[in-house]
Amino acid sequence: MIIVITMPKLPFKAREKSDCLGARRSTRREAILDVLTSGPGHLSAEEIHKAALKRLPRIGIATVYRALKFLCGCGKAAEFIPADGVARYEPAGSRAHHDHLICTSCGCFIEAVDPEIERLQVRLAARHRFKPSSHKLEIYGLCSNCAGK
Amino acid sequence: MIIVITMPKLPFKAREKSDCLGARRSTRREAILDVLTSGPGHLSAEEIHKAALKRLPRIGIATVYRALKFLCGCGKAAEFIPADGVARYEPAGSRAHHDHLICTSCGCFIEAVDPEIERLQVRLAARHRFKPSSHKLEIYGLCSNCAGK
DNA sequence: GGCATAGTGATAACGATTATCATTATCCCA
DNA sequence: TGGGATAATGATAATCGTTATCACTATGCC
Repeated sequence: MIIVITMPKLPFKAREKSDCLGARRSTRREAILDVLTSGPGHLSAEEIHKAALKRLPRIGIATVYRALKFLCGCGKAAEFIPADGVARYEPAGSRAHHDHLICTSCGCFIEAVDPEIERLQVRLAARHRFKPSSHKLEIYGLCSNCAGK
Repeated sequence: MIIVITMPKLPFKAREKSDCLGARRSTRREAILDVLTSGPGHLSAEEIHKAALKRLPRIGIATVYRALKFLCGCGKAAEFIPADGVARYEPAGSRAHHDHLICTSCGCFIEAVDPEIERLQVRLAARHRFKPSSHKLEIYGLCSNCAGK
């Protein structure tokens, strides 16, 4: 089964360094990780910045981007880029891999996983002699709330 | 089975109008569709512009974006946005839906489809009372060429 | 305590995409 | 068949998320 969410290579937006070696303690980074783990998930950098400002009123947007890169780089956060092209972040590591059901009406995200799909993806890759390292599955449509309207 | 590639709503980059009603004939649009259908697929707007310039030396990049929006809107082209956030385009309509295996080393794209995965996605959505309209599956890793190196 | 250097904030720069606007081309209809 | 309404176009400014730069600050090791 594939369990990585963060994309490894490729022109990859959020990547500062590959691990935490040599990193110093940083209250901003901790605050941002805290925002990630305590928040609703799937936050954009801007939303994370807004939330972080409540704890650290002087934190800058650049620091948020840097911290997100860093946290992705050392596996504490995961980035994913939906169809609108704006990166969103969620805590990773302790949390299991999941795919996303994205409501095109209200914009909400549902996390879901189907072990059989995961397994079939590996098979599909193998069929094309492709060595998978990560994947991304997004299903767009209407959530139960919006479908009822 | 889900067969739509283009995403319907959502802050969606390439969408000008939902159909071709009221559209006038346009040699640029035709040239761009021709670039799409005769090219290798998965081209970015810039690459499409470069190719179109060989046929129409004065065509502007804005026209390329407009034409792509238009072609996506009337189902003749499909847009997809990989992890680097840069939109890529391929001809649609006559071509069947497929997912993408994307090589993180050489950047090549492999088109693939697994009917069973398609089916399971519908099931997964249903399990969350979600009404799917389209989806996107991207598997990142190494193509057979790059894995051998 | 002091020094090397990682972290930070402000802000400029960047790149893909979109909007604007004046001009040109298309097509309908008298 | 030649206006006239308006869609299409090209040049370019604007936008927006993200990244780079740079001067300054904080951390942690000696």
